[in-house]
Amino acid sequence: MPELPEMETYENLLVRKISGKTITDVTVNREKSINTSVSDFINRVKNQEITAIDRRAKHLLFYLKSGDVLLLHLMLGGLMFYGTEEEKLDRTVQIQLSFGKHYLYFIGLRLGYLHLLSLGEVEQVLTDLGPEPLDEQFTREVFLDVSKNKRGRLKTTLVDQEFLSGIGNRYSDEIAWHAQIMPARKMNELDEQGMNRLYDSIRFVLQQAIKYGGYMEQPLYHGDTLTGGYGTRMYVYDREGDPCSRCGTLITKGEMSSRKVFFCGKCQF
DNA sequence: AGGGCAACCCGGACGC
DNA sequence: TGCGTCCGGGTTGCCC
Repeated sequence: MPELPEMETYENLLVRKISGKTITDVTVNREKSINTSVSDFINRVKNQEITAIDRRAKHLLFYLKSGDVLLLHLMLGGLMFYGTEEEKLDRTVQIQLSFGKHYLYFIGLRLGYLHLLSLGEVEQVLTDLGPEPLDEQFTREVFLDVSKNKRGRLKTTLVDQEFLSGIGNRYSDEIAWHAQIMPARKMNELDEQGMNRLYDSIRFVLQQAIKYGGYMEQPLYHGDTLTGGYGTRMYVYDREGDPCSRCGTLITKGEMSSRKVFFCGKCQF
């Protein structure tokens, strides 16, 4: 569920907490969440310093001093919490990393994972991802170019990680609403103005979401007031029956490619 | 190429 | 309280 802005928020907050710190202990309660044996995982992660943290699409990368990388994907329902044992949430923890008396808890990892990889392996795994929508190299010209041969629906295209990386079910709807385009519209039916609005909306919605800390409900740590601030600022997602804040028409819920889709039937075309 | 769909996975919400 | 049931949803792979 976490998308680009949620992972970006996590990254920015975690850098201040654990960057440069040493992982003093490791607990793996769910072996399926990792890609090696528990003993091997612990051997290679324990006592390693986290030298840097980076984000790519919906992934978070924890660089270890050894050269290994912990590659995190929260998939559906995954979340993190950082705090002491007393502050720990009443949730099942799949993996925890210790930093002295503080812990980084990985919660809700069902299909989500924390894989231990070499730099080369990480590159391999991430190789098919499309451009980062907020990268300065992702210019309007680049967007128009990669969209040129797209004949699919807008929503389907936006969530395609090979087209653009980091956008998921929620932000695709928010972007379509902001650009005033129907999620089911075919990309190649959009005129120049529509394409320009779409490019602007992709950047604007994601930037706003990052500014307000994304939509994760659970703060990352005790006293974290940033995380989740965008949750109340979403215009259409999970707002079926609410009035559209642009035209007052009630928001419609539908289904597309077996995923939920929300839109305003009047001011999106 | 795009659309549809099954499989993956299991905690937590919900119903009785 | 407790047990059973079902949902969610990003990603991959396969088929049409």
